[in-house]
Amino acid sequence: MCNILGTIMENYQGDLSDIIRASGASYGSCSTGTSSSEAANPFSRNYHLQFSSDPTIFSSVLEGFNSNFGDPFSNMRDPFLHELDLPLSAYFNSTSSSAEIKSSGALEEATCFGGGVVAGSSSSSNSCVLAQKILDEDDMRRPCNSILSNMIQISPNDKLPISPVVDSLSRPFKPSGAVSGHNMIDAKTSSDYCLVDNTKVQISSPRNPGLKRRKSLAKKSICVPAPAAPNSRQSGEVVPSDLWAWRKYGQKPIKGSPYPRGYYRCSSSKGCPARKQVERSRTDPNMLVITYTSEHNHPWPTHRNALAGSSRSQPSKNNNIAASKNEEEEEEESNSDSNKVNNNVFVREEEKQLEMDDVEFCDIGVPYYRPISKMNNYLQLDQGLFAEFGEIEKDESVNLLSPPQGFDDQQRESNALDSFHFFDWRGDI
DNA sequence: CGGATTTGACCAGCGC
DNA sequence: GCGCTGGTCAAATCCG
Repeated sequence: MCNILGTIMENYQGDLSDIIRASGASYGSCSTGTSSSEAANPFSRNYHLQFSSDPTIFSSVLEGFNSNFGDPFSNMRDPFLHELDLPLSAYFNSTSSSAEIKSSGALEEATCFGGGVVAGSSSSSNSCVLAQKILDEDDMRRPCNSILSNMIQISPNDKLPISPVVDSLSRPFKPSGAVSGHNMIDAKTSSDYCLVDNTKVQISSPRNPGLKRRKSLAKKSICVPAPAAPNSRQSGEVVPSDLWAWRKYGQKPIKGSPYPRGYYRCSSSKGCPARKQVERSRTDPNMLVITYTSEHNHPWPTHRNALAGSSRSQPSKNNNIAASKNEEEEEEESNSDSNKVNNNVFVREEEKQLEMDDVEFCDIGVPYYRPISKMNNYLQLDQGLFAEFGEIEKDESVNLLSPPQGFDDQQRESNALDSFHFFDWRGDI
């Protein structure tokens, strides 16, 4: 597993941020089929990145895959690599979907990509990573050596492992090494399927392709497990925490969805154009779709609550994830079995126009979320993987963690050193 | 009291 | 042009 990432990162030459698209699938492995369509579109790649852990944490983590939109990872040297030095056993999976192909500009609808699954995990971890990536035209011009694509290339097997996350609930997920996405899905069914616990799940195709509103702002969206309902006053969603402070400025019912969409703007800095929208997936209420619009025009706050921007949408008192540290520690001490924790987050970026219908990317309909609030869960993860990350990160060619605009070296370093802040481990999210 | 949330009103883009 | 819908504004309200 470690080697997988190493290879991936090593060869990665593109900017992951420009294509990572979040996608959601729920629990477990969503693998996708590639097969014939991939052959037709050799440059197409679709990845799911899924972290199994606290959604509030991983939303941030996953956002980090975006170099813009103020995502933590993008703004710093890899916190996982240097700061956390976290071991992570991950489950990498590729998935296919055509839903966002159009906006990528490189693919045609219904093409499929993805191609593999790399699964790995220590017995103690349930971390699960699924990354979805759709290469854009630039990618096609680049050596197609993205991190994730390489991951995917590593696996030669044809079998989809049992959904690691789900399965891990009952037993440790043993790394199967690598599993190819090929043939995971019946090629005849075309591309848009995922396997979830051996259940084939169709991934939706794009809808409402003509829908365009306002100007074509770049958007990125992620799917995260929806945290438990919060306090009484709050009618909106419990938005998984990320590094930034968000202030809700509106909420609207969305046609076709029983769930309202919340509108948030960055409150970390005045004049910051960053926005995000949060809504539940229409087909999987357990998933939240968070769409980021515009970029932050400032570095992330060194101290998350400096501007008191932490919204009430993530009240620590109600956030089971942000439970008191002591409580967590105690629990951790008493039970170090991280297998009980499983959370998945899916990331999707849309470079141009996000069609919210694409939310269905997230829909796999398998229970996936268990509250976890343990930093230690990371620490218990496979060390090898992160060790690899560490090595990878040194590679200047890797753009994944490139700092955002306006970041100087000092700032970057500072954030790196402070990278843990966005996890808000103390629970004051 | 400062800041966040709620919520109805208003505005703008799009399709018919 | 009109209606629909999504996005934003801002006053009222709530909360720490």
